[in-house]
Amino acid sequence: MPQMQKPNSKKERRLESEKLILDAAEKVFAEAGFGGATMQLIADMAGLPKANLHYYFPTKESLYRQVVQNIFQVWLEAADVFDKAETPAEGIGAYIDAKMEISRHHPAGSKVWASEVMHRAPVIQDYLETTLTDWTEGRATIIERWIAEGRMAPVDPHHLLYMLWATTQHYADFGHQIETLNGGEPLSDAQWDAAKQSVKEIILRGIGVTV
Amino acid sequence: MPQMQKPNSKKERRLESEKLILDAAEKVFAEAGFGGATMQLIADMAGLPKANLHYYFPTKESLYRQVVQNIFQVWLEAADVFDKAETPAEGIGAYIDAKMEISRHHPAGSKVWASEVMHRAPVIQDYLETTLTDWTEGRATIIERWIAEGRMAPVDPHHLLYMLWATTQHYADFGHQIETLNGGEPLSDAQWDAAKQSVKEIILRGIGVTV
DNA sequence: GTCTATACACTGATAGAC
DNA sequence: GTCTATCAGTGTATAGAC
Repeated sequence: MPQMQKPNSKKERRLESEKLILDAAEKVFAEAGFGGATMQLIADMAGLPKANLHYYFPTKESLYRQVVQNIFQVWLEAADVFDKAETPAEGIGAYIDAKMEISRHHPAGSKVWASEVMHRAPVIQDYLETTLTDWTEGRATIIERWIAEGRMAPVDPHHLLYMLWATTQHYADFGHQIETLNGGEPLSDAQWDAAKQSVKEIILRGIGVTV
Repeated sequence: MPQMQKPNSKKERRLESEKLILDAAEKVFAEAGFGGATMQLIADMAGLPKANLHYYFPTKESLYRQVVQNIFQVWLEAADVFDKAETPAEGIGAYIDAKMEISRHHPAGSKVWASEVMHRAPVIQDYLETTLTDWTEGRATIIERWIAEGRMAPVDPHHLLYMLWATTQHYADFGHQIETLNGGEPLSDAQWDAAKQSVKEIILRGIGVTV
């Protein structure tokens, strides 16, 4: 039964091609922005003819939308650590670690997200208003509980969350600037550890948590 | 002498038109990115025919370059407060205030800068390597002196600077997200004050400075 | 200096052979 | 499902009248 040596069903091949295209698209959208990206560039990077992209994703915008949604998913999953923790040191510390890991290993996604938000979220505004709003309020409640329990200083939960997002995502979105200021070299393993450590140290001490 | 009632010399008219174009360009580049911005959109926003833009700025890129350079200038001037201060509480506190003011009143500029850096600084890489590098090292030295004098906790100066940039610019670059999470309303005067206060409080406490 | 009209290149999207 | 060839629309930039 030669047709079973590799069970490449139609569905599997479709998912494979889609992933190839989505990975290439994420990189190109991150490097050039939505307007600067071209279907030709994405096709070249994926190693496919341009027409194939339109077979899997009818329009440039539909492809872009899928890229942004995938990033949002990764981003939300990193937030799980927040809920499982009992103390702010654990929860916020682990959240910083998780988000720094994403900034390091998934910088293109972070850039696409930043670009989308900077341009007033033309395609994911509904996500901001529903999923992100719900998530934010839920986490704000947890922070308020920690404050009420005397586990941390009474800071504004929203501004604390913005600071967590800003500092961690900065290492992805402004990675090129950081690399330039690092003598043109990407951060080494030790430097990434130092970055994580610095961010956690300043923020945790900043909210009155002993490190 | 009727021709002197308004001394609109050629040079003055040129500067006026240039400013009109540059202001419009900054907004459009911020909203749409370099690739998404069109000379037509900029011309419409400036209230001029498209050809006039090419009279003052030969290419789209030269116009963009000028916009980015202007932002960098504003950005550097805000940093003066850093040097005039004797203590970290003064210097860093005033720096945060200054940068938050820019984020509030000059958000388009911040977005253009962020976009330029995210796309690997195609037009201002030389600035990053010279002016920004020099500025950063100078400020890192000041921070190290403060640490040596026992005025603040021993944190990595570079990561502290990145945190200052990240947190303050976040209020401009991700202003739309913050507005959405604020029920769709822009931050009020009181909310901006609270934001400034929160950022200063957490960071200053985070570096071991009594507020 | 200012503006209209236009040249020329490129992009997203599709038709149609295989 | 995959690819080549092509179309219609849009963008930057310029020529040339005023």
